[in-house]
Amino acid sequence: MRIVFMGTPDFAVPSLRALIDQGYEVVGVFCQPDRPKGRGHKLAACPVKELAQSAGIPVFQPERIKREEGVAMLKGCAPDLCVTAAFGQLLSQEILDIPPLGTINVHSSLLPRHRGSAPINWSIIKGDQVTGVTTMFTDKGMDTGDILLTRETPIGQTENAGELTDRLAVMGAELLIETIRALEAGTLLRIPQDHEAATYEPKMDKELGRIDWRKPAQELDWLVRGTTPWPGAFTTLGEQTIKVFELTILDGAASGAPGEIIAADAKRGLVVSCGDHDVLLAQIQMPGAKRMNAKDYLRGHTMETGVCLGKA
RNA sequence: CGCGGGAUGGAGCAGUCUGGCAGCUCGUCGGGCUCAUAACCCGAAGGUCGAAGGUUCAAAUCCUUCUCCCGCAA
Repeated sequence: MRIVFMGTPDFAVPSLRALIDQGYEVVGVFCQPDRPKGRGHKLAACPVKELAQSAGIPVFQPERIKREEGVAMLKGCAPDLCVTAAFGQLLSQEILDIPPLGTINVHSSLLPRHRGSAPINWSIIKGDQVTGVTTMFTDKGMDTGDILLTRETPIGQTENAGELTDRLAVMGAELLIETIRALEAGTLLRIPQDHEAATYEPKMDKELGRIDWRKPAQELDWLVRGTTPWPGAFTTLGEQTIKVFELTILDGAASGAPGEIIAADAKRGLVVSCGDHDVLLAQIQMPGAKRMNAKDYLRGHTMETGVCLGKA
């Protein structure tokens, strides 16, 4: 069976690796074009491209796969089946019609919940207790195709989006192999999605990480974990932007106004009031500096208490 | 040539502009105080100041070159 794989970031890597390791015939890999990245603006290959190259698989990077050029590339691969995982481009009906067995997508949520490009972030931000991975036949809509298999997993109390991504990537790869085996065995069932129950959220945006200190501590914790490591939650102190990567909810009621710095020293750490509690900003990043424990930061810097974060 | 910051005891920083005893906060170790403590007091250890070369009576500091790290942006 000739398989074409489409994916770009780290999340897609375990799935491609699984296909290769299981001996499937991956005849081509599609990913986003190299983008200027990192210091110095050097072009950098995406994780999927690196794996494909090291495995000796031809790599295709059309700017838009829907265009003539991309369609021709895919036809040239003559795939029986396409597999997608966080590819980053929408597929047209013309593309979907090329592989006779269809196109299977690995999605990192329990569909129909959290359609869209950032399901892992949103599942945490929304405070879900459980998430998972879903395999589905891709159709023309945004994550609207028939569900094939799902696997659930609880979201850890302190787990952030990066950590959850790593876990789901592995689960997704396993589920993908299961799905393809079932396809080969002819035992695969298609379950139409309950479109009434669907939720859709937009892709991650920096502004989304702005902390509103009037909100309850639990919601802030979800926001911080759901946006870590990217795009990151942040607040402001005067002109400065402070990124927050880890936040701990303290017992007791808020002891100050929303956003007020209650304590800022190496002993107690950085304590701030929000809507209903005080919270400890355990891991922060100041402008130009690296990410570090707030206590470490406060060993070498002083920060005034009593002032409010998040005020322009 | 995208823009910018940095490298100083174990951690986080000041000192560099204007050359002149290696400092601060914390940690560690020892001692004291206390019913007790992440509290407080006293004391100690611990640094080729990223590397090489140069200028100078004298370099963390000034001049070259190099290595490594990080932020923005994507």
